[in-house]
Amino acid sequence: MSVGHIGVTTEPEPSCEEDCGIRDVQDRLGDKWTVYVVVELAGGIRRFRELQRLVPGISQRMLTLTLRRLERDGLVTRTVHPTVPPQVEYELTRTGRSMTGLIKALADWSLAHRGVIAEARRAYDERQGGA
Amino acid sequence: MSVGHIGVTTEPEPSCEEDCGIRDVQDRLGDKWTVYVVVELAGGIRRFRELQRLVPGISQRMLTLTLRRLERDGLVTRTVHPTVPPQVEYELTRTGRSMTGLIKALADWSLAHRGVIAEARRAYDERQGGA
DNA sequence: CCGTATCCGGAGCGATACTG
DNA sequence: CAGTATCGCTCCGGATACGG
Repeated sequence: MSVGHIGVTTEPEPSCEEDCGIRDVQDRLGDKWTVYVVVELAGGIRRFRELQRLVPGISQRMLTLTLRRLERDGLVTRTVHPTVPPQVEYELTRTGRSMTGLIKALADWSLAHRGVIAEARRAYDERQGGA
Repeated sequence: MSVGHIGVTTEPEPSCEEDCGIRDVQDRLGDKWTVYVVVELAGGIRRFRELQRLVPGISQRMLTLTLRRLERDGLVTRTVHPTVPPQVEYELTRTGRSMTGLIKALADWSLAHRGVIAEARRAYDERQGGA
């Protein structure tokens, strides 16, 4: 298969009640780089190399994987210009752009509460490690 | 240490630009059970056993881990009643309750777009597998 | 420039057995 | 009832090397 594999594990997962289908989105949001890549793509069309510079620690492999998964979910379009050297452009689809709102909400909440969370952790860890 | 370990990997992670601290929240939202547990806790105070029944496939181990991490982040409180048999109650904190809004947004977006996403995937997979 | 193939360590999670 | 301890597997993700 391509790129190792793309993460198409055939999940049985027959439960799912009022929530359901959340898992799909959760999977994207959960993996390490998607959010950062989408944030950069929110700024407009980006090339592969460009993205790799914009997202600090990401490896070539993970950038490819992340983009492929986004493409598969219809969140990003991939346009190959048959030039030499090759040039590939990535752009958020309409659905992809609508997801940036969600990510914004995520970021806002994180920023608003990260002080409290950090303090809570510190306190918790002290209780554990100290005693 | 308790429960295997709680997931306190000392990350170097020196990057972080306009985003930053998102990782914390992303970690919670990313793991398999947190969202479902929080959804149930949004309904009010719940006991351990009760949660395990309410969240279909979760194992005792994963429920414990999930609750401990939430407790560490100051999102839930754990109250032990020294009765026999023991009785432990979990409840969302103020911060925890504010996170339910975020999860709601996540769920709404998922529901609103899962048709499109499913179709995109189907198309993508067909292009790959078919050709 | 834009990938893909491969190897590999470690985290996440499930199953199971045992304790207060 | 509410955990904890241990084992084992799977998959994610980093490093590296190679191809069009």
